[in-house]
Amino acid sequence: MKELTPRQQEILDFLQQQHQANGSMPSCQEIAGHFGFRSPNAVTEHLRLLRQKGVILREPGKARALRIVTPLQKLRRCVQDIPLYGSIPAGFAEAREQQAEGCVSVDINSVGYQPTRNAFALRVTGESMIGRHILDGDLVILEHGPDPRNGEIVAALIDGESTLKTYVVKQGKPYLKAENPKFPNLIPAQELVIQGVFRALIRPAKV
Amino acid sequence: MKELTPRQQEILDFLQQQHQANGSMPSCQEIAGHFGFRSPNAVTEHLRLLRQKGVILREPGKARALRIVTPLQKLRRCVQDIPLYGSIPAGFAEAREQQAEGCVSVDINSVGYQPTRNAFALRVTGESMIGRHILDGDLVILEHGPDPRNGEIVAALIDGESTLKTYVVKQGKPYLKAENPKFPNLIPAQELVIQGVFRALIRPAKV
DNA sequence: CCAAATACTGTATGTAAATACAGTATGAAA
DNA sequence: TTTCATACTGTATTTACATACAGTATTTGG
Repeated sequence: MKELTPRQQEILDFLQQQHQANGSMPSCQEIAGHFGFRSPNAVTEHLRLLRQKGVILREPGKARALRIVTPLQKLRRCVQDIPLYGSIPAGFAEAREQQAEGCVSVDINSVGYQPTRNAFALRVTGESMIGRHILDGDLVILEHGPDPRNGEIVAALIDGESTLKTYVVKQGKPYLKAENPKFPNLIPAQELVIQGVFRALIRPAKV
Repeated sequence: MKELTPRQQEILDFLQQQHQANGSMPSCQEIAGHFGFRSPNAVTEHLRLLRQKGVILREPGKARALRIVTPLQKLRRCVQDIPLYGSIPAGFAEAREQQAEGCVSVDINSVGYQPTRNAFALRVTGESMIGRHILDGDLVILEHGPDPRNGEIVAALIDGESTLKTYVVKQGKPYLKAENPKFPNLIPAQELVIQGVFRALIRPAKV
């Protein structure tokens, strides 16, 4: 790939910024308007050169049909948005999307699996799962729905709060186990609502 | 927000999938083509209803100028692409973007800080940092450039491989310490290249 | 049972947008 | 000095696209 001229870099930056802001690419006329060109041809020429240098893709004849190709975006997979809850008090279905506190956006490649529509994220408070290397402040991504297997980490509703525990089956009976000697152990899982099964974790930077 | 009909959900899903795949929204005709409509009017009608229900935004008259409005996307911040390397043998600047093995895409909200252009990701192999709760298979996000502070986790080039260690200063001298009793401890940091300072972590799902 | 909303067909139209053709000015390379 | 690529102006043309109008089944709610 050859180097871009300063002007070409300006055009490319504008394309990228507009796509971020509006979700779609600007038309040739809009680009011309932004840079004060009186002729749409100036844009056509620039886009031709950008295409020639391999930094954008075009579908000829189509409106707003250009894509920026960066080395990273070639590798980039689909980015999924997962709702982040503070806690999930009661039913799961109702809570979905309404009262999400935030949003965790990760590509399925990094996170190692394809989140379903039942995926959600929780922020961990406390050190109760330190034995499984989950720390205070971590974001955990969970799947709502599937039955947990022995030894998997689950989020359960305990005293109105979503709490992470290990799901263990002992003599045929399911229990929830905290992975920290300071915490109470082995709560019978029958009367508890399992909200989700642990899938992945994000540990944000310390501030 | 009112409920969407099944057909409307299909249309919305198609819009979302196409935008993910192509970076731009399909035109009315393309939507009609996909669903086998013989009239572009069917699409116009659907888009009108989707707009009315508040799930998409439109700019009238403009080609492909529709945006999906989900509660999650309102919360979503900027998604950043961070190059993923297997290891970084020598110079950092040269390696950038060329030989990236993959790409980690996270929003800066989830990851807790704003990655710079010098951010990169490594996949952890081995259990040498288990004392700091970093496991085999984890993705770590690092910043290249800043001087590490005492106790911070760094990636250093040891025997041609990037290895995670804790950076400790003992009696004015910097050392690198493995957080696992099985591993050799306290390597003098002078002759080693510090490639990056730990910022965040992603633990993918086990397969 | 009727009214209203959904889910379309079919044709037509205005315009937004890409493109084509003909030029001009400027700086770098040869 | 010529040549070539960049960086544009100006006008014209074609087509991709959104939209408007007229009409028909099917479903849903009161």
